[in-house]
Amino acid sequence: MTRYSRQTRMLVAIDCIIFGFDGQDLKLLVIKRGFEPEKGKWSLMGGFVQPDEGFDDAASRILKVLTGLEGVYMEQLFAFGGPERDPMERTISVAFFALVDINAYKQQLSEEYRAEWISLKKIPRLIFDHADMVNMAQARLRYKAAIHPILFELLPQKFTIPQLQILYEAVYDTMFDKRNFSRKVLSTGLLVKQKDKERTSSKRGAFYYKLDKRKYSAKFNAFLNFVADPGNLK
Amino acid sequence: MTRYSRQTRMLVAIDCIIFGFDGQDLKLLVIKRGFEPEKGKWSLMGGFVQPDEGFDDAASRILKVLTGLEGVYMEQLFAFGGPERDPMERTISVAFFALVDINAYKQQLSEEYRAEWISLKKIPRLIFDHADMVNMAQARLRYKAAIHPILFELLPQKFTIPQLQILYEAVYDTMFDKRNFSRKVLSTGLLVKQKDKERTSSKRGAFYYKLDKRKYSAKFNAFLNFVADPGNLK
DNA sequence: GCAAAAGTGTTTTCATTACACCCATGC
DNA sequence: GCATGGGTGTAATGAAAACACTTTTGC
Repeated sequence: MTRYSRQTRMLVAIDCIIFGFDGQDLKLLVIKRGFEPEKGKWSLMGGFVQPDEGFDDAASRILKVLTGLEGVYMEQLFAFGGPERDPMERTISVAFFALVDINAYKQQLSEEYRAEWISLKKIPRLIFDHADMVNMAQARLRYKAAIHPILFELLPQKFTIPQLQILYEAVYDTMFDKRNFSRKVLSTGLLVKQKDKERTSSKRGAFYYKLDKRKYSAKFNAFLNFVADPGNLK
Repeated sequence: MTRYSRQTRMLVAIDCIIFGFDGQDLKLLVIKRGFEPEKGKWSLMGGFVQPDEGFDDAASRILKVLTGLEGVYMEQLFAFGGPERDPMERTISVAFFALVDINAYKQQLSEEYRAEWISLKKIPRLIFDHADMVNMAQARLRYKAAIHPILFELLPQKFTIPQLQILYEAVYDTMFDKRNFSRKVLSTGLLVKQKDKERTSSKRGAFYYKLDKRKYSAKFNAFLNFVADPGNLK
């Protein structure tokens, strides 16, 4: 077979919007870009799609290179293709967003990439259209978490209900009534109470919970209305 | 500036999943592919992204070539990038789905592309991964229409509540109680009752409604819970 | 004993569901 | 006058929201 004639071929990149939660705030993992153009500027972690790779493969590879993590929650966010988005050469980018347990991210912040977790509240200027990507990822996270139980992906295996509530409050930048909140999350049946308690953040201690993995898989795509009134999202 | 060295460039295509509604069933607009490979097989309408075009531009251009329509509801669905998806040459495809008023689609089905509206219930074999695209688009449509008032895009400017109900029933392949259905859609405040009636489908006639465009724009991204229990979607 | 966070219960309000009859018209 | 589809009301149920006090324990 021949090739399609007279058509322009383009570079295809992946960029990863990697979210973490440090117990208080939502964080974004960014790097200092290591090559021109825009070398030394803050950037999302990314790379080019290789000839034998699909997008998911490429995104997983890139995430692993940066964090050492595998099997992390990741989904395709959007394909960005403005003709001028990379001044060097026409490059399209398929953006993925990932949710990682920031605690499992042991590998110290790679010297090679100069990666850092920065708070979503104070994001520095990012190269190209990466700020658009981050904004869209944040909107998608809010949208999706209102309906599906994805925020657990940001927590360690064992977590407390107050921790979970702080996470939801960080994502929606609002406060929830703790009685209604705990009733709601427990009513999903997704949580299994543990015998031990977390004791660093209070004297009394808060019981740990784990996800019921069976139910979690089963309900992952159900409409759970996790957040009753998330406001005007898109 | 130079170019990025040692990276593979790829063809970038757009494919359009175009939905219509004929008053009874959901339809998909497909064409007979006009070039090799797979010439003469059923295919989605598509084309290559040009050097000076963004994805939205390209998708609009392609939709216009096929249907003559502009200003149609269209959103990016997903980027498909499996390394083997086009046997001829590595080609990635950014899929869009569009909702068109099938009645506004006057231009007779283009001879050049041999386009046809086919029922979603009996889709023929499509080339490449186009069936995956259609399935994903249908899932997205159900997902989104459960929460946002997008199905109006499939109807003419003036429509009746029974027509609207048939549309929702087609999308979700289920039946709704007409009293609850009409109360629910009217409670959104999005509909403006007209003075005239549609008289072809019943003797008594059903009042026409139009969208309140102001409120429609304002509420487009709100969570409306248009369909209370859409079941297990993804 | 007191400060700090965890945990729990009740009432009200609102949305959703289930369900049945009358209306207008063409034939 | 009857068949066809259009249009409406009500009662019961379930989910969400508002709201305050008791418990535990380290200091």
